[in-house]
Amino acid sequence: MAHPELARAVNEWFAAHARALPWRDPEATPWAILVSEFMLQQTQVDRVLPRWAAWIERWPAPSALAAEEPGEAVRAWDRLGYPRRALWLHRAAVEISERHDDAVPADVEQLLALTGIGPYTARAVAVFAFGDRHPVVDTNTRRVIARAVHGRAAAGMPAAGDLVEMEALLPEDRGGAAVFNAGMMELGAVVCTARAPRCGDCPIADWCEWRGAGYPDNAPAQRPKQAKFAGSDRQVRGRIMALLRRSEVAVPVADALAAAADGGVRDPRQPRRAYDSLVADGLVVELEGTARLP
DNA sequence: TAAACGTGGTT
DNA sequence: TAACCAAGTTT
Repeated sequence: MAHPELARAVNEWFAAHARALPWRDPEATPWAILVSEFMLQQTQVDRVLPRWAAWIERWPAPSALAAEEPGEAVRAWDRLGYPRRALWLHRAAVEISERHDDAVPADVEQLLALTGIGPYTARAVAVFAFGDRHPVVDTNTRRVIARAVHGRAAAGMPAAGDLVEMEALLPEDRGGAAVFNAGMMELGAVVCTARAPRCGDCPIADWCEWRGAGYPDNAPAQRPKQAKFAGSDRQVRGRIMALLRRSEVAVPVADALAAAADGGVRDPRQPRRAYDSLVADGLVVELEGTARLP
C-alpha cells in the first residue's frame, strides 16, 4: 500500500464524521443497499432519502418488486431522474428472484450480470453489503485521488486504471478496506468537493499533493460539457413521464404529445421523437391510441 | 467510443 | 443567472 498514513487518517475521520445514512445502518439488507446504489447513480443523497425509505417499506425483497408491474417502479421512482433506472432496477429484481433465489448475489461477476449494474455498483454492493475487499471507485473517489495523489485540480475521464490505483491504496484487511472505500467517497462528497473544497476540515490535507503545490489550475481536459437541459429532448421526455406517472389510467397519445409540447419546444418534431424514444426504451406502452406506463 | 439519459441543488 | 455538478450505465 502506497500511503498507510493516508488510509488510517481517512478511516479515523470516517469513523468520527460519517453521515448516518440509513443504508449504512448495520441492519440494512443487501437488497436495501443495492436499491440505494441504483438511486444514487448521478443523484444526490438528499433527494434519494425519502424515495429509498418508501421503496424499501413497500418492497422489502426483490421478489416483492418483481411481482409488480414495471410501471409501478417507474411511478415510485417519482422525480429522481433517469427513469430507465427504475425499469432496470425492476428487471434486476426479477433476475435476482429467478436466478438467485431472491438473494442479492455477493459475487462481483454475478452482480455485473444484472441489469443496470456496472463496475461501480457491482463493487459497491459487494463491499458495502457483504464486506468483501474490492476497490470501489466513483466520481468522489476519483477526485480525491486526482488531488491528493496526483496534485491535479480535477480527475480526468474515467479509466480502467482508476480501479488499479484505488486497489493500491486499499488497506489489506477487509474491514479496513471497506471503510476506506466509503471514507474516500464521503470525503469527496462533503469535504473535497468539486467547487469549493473545505481543506480546513480535510483529514489528509497534510498529504495532499494539490494543496502542497498551491492549488494549481491544472485540471485535465474535461469531459464534454453537459448539454443544456432547457429545450432538450430530455426535458420533453420528462414532461411525458410526469403526465403518465400521475395518471392511473392510460391517456390518449395525443394528450401525451400535447404534454410534451407544453412549455414550448425548440423543434416541432421533438414531441414525437421524445415519445417514440420512450416507447423504444420501454418506459411507455402504446395500445389502441393510448399511452401508459409498462 | 461517444452520445444519450432527468431533475434539482449550488455557486 | 447561467453554468456547473451529481454514489453511472447502456447502446
